[in-house]
Amino acid sequence: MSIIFSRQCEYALQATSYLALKPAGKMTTIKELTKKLNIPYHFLGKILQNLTYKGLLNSQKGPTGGFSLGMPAQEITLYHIVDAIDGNDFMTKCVMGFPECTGKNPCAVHEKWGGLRDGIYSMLVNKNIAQIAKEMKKPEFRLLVD
Amino acid sequence: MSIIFSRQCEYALQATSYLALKPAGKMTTIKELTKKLNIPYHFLGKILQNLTYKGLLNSQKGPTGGFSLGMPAQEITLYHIVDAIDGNDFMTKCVMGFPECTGKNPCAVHEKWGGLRDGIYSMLVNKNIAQIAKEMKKPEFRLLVD
DNA sequence: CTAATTTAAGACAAGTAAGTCTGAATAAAC
DNA sequence: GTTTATTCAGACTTACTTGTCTTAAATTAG
Repeated sequence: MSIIFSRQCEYALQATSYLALKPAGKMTTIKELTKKLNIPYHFLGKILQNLTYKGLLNSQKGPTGGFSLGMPAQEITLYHIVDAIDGNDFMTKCVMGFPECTGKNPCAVHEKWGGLRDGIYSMLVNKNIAQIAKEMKKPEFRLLVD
Repeated sequence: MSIIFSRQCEYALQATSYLALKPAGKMTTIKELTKKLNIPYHFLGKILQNLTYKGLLNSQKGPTGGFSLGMPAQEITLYHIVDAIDGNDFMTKCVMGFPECTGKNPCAVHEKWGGLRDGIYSMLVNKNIAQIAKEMKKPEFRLLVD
């Protein structure tokens, strides 16, 4: 049972963050990503393909090929990734699953959840992967880059 | 793709809330719940069985049988239900899925997510299903109880 | 005791997410 | 042009979640 985001989405967040550690335009192979992040090879391939299709990444085939960020790391927020993979259902649906729950017909935790949900949203929107990468370089969080 | 809680868990929250609308000890059949809440009959049966096994509900077989709350509605919080069905993974796991992310080795959103997660936790713990039922009776949220 | 009604239990089916495998397309290097 | 390394694409498998069906067990009412 995954927590709030799908496994795919978690992998996507991790992989893009890792790419943000590299100089802009530098190509990184699936092999390297898969090894450093412990993500199944072909599964990650599909995820990156998807992100490439959505414009968040660039890809190049052949030797020296791989993936790089499709725009400056400062411009890619966590929300971009989450939205591309999982969509924004969590922003609109009732947390208790009541189909009849809306703003005009709110369930008992509608307001409370609304605040928390907005908090999650702003966390995702206000955090870009350049910041993430910077934090990842700190000795507190060791995810070795070669 | 369900939002934060599993479908089962959403059903459990809805069903227990509905039971809290009834006088304490009053038995309600799966048939009634399934009809009012639009939840698949046998699937709901299994969920209620599980909640009964965990002590949150009472059950009785035979005519006049059904389910009722296993303790006073004021004492059953949303967290009791969520924990019984989905467990508490969302309280402990990294939101980005980093296995190496811990308090000592925090990912870039560890702190921020920690605050939000605690907000969700306190929403769940501070809301009991008597309160939920009370809100559900308001005309704003119409879920007819004959 | 019998009939009717309900939960209990388990096998099964369908749907979705996760992961694997193989071969094609592309591009670099020699 | 051949070789090699890589992404691209699709079929396939596996695992998990959700939903269905059938029968057994329990309990009430007559």
